[in-house]
Amino acid sequence: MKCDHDHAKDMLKHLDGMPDDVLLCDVSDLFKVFGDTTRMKILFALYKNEMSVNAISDCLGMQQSAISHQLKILKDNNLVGNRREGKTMIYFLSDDHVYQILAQGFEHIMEEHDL
Amino acid sequence: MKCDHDHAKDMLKHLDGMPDDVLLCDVSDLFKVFGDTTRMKILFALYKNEMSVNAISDCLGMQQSAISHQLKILKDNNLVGNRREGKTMIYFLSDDHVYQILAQGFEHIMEEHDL
DNA sequence: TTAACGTATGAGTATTTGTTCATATGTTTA
DNA sequence: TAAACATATGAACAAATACTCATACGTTAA
Repeated sequence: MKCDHDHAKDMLKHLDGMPDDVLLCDVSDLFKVFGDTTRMKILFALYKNEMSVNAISDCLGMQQSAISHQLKILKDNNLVGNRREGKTMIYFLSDDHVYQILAQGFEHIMEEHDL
Repeated sequence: MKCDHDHAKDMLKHLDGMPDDVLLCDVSDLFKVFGDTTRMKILFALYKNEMSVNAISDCLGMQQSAISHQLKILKDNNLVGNRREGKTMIYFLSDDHVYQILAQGFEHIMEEHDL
């Protein structure tokens, strides 16, 4: 079983100098997706259960349209997937990285608060 | 030695339901900091060596003022630290989480590109 | 103290971004 | 097919953001 802690350091060590602009841009775009409270709430809502768009709207107390717009962004970045069930669309977290990126964000914040 | 992979999952499991708004906002604010190409470049510049503000400006080919503004944001979020050496300020990465968050962002992007 | 250097910061501006509103698309039921 | 339901999407607007310019602050050397 792989340990991501070491893996993380390995991967950065292998980068020689500055990564190229396209890669940097892709990576910062990915983090930008996590950098919004609404999208963060959606990810957490989906963490426990997959949900329909309306269910998410109700859960967050926001308009369906706003949620749909944000779900598109999450999907374009491969952070959520969806499938149709009759009239409704079910969304779910798509990737293990979502958990790990979120968790490390939380750890950093927790440490800040404990200081 | 702790394995962050498991740790990450543990930490999310312990969150019961939706984290409170303040925490969610703090976390998304943290990711927002990573969600900018200039700040990402600064972090990479500092990855290999600590550097002065002017050195970073030269390295990225950007104005000193722009870099200073971004360094302030990075420092306010405890991602970099600094110390004075005579007239110059030396900036450095301050936290192990920086490496890990960056690395996981890269992993996610790499996987996307390999598909 | 004054001048020079390195950095920080406030104001102004252009761009990006998240939401709402209206409406289009797609699916099921009558 | 028409109506009802669920979701997606484009336009418009307000708020946030990143850069530039000008200038202030802090340190060192003359």
